[in-house]
Amino acid sequence: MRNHSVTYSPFQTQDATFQAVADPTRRAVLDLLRRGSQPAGAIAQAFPVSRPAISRHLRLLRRAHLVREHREGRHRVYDLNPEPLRAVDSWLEQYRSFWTMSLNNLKSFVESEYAKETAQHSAGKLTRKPSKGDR
Amino acid sequence: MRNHSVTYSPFQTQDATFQAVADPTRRAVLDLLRRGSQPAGAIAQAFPVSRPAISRHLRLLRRAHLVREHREGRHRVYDLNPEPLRAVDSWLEQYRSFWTMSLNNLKSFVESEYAKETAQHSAGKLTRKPSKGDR
DNA sequence: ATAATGTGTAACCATACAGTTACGTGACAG
DNA sequence: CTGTCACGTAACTGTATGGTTACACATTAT
Repeated sequence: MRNHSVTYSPFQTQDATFQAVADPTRRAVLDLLRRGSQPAGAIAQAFPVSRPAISRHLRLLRRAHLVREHREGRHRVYDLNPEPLRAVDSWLEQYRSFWTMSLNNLKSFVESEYAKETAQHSAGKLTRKPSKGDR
Repeated sequence: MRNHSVTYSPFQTQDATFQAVADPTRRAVLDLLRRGSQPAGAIAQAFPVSRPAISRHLRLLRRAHLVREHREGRHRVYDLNPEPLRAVDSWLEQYRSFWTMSLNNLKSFVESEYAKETAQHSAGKLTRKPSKGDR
């Protein structure tokens, strides 16, 4: 658990990465660090939330190995480590082929599903709008 | 205090997608649907949690527009809609350049940062090793 | 009509999490 | 030594979330 060497086990890491990236503030922190390393205080000033809140976001990002921290005097400088994002990328990789399917294919697919559905209720009993549980 | 410097992109869909995908069970549901549409019951059987739990995951995925549902008799067939994942992909896009930087580039980059740092205080009081403040 | 099937929802519980304020601590300045 | 700065952390709060069981409802089967 306390292992902070280079070998992260891929399973735990993927979960941690997805979870870390799920929060919009943390994504924004990463986006900020993409422009260069910054001390914690400077990062916090960029956000409308309190400094301790950012500190905790940073801790989570640290544990997900998405940022690294080192001390410079009394500053704690954070820099980006995008490596774990590869896990997200590789997961996404499997879906890229789907959305490179042309929109026409997708459209005709949806329409055929719709036709299948409407074909079922010529008596008009099943005439519910499909987006009912959508809210 | 409440300085709002960084442009928060309040892209609703992006947030919803990231959040939906944050949960490993929901990712697994998507992975399952990648092989083809399935009714809710069949999806639930593939997981160790109860059927209502899956039903709620499906609702969340529905609201994130990552799956679509249509009725077939008394079945509710779910099929994958990977479109929203493009938002994740495009966010990730900005980071790809980082990990395609060779390790040598990264190393030299880090070292130049280090040099910049040490240049600031010729007294050399702050020579801390990085990667210590992990957890 | 009645039963069985497939599924979503409600109610409830435990836990996680984001945010806050208050405080502790190491590093520098005087 | 003392104060101040830059942090992290503790304690607390409200809310979201994931899980469970019990139930409602529509669709087929008998």
